[in-house]
Amino acid sequence: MTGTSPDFPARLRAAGLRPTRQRVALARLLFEGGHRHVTAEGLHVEVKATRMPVSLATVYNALNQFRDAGLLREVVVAPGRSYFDTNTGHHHHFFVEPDGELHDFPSDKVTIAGLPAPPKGTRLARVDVIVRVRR
Amino acid sequence: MTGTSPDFPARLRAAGLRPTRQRVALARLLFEGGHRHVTAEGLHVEVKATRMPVSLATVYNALNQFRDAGLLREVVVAPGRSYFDTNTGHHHHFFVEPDGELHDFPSDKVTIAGLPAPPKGTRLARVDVIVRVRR
DNA sequence: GCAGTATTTAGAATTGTTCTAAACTCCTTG
DNA sequence: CAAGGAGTTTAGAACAATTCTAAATACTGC
Ligand SMILES: [Mn+2]
Ligand SMILES: [Mn+2]
Ligand SMILES: [Zn+2]
Ligand SMILES: [Zn+2]
Repeated sequence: MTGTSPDFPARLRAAGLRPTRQRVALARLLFEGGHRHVTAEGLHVEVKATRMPVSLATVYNALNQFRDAGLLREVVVAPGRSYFDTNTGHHHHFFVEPDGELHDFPSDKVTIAGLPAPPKGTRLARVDVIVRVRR
Repeated sequence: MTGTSPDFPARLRAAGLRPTRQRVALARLLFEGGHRHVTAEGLHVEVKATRMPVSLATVYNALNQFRDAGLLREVVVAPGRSYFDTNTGHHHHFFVEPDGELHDFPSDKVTIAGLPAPPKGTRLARVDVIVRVRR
């Protein structure tokens, strides 16, 4: 068994978001099944293929809200292209150029030693490691 | 003495680029003085303040050509914002949100251990470490 | 200097994303 | 189980960053 089927309306409510039909449809695409890296455009294409199509503006709204609520994380790898990542745990990325594919790798085995202290008046928010590889 | 004054036309020729007035003006702004992180818009504002103003299209062309020639490196930190970095040596970045400032730090002291092997059919191009900090 | 190619330019076009304001829907309350 | 109101969705306009177009101009080798 993969466990209890996820109750998306409840998960959205828990995140402080009304479980509208559009948001539930998007949450289903994003969160049932394994982790994903999606672009707004890509998710819009997917949801349009559904019985419940959603406008592009709503896809952007939802992705930004999900990110702000901590349900997604945003990964910036290339100019003019934002990926939204359903894996919000600690991990890093391979970025395959020029295809633009993103692959996760766990951060448990990765050690980063010798980082300097944050500049005065700032505190650490996150360390992003992007390993760029080519075909 | 800081050494011989840099001969920008020669450096551009060495990079396979004709030393046009525009490219020389931009190279001067970029490469005399210490390392810099510039945006296209920012560099355009700077060069407009010069006796030799340059169109925005040419600024973009030159930045892309300089990058392709290895004179600059491009750093992507936030969606919709590309920085061009005159420091092409190994180093990493602090990114101060929400200001958008980029600061270098040397990679000599930083050790990254335990990186997994690149996905099949790819080889490593570069490892970017971006330390995100907040005020 | 001339020819010929590379470069520059203004402005249009493209791309990714956000905004606007009107229509709609979820949810609480009576 | 109706309102009624706040929150949400939507089409389309607007915006911001970047690239493209095609005509004018500037390097370079001869
Ligand atoms: Mn955003
Ligand atoms: Mn580019
Ligand atoms: Zn990821
Ligand atoms: Zn740098």
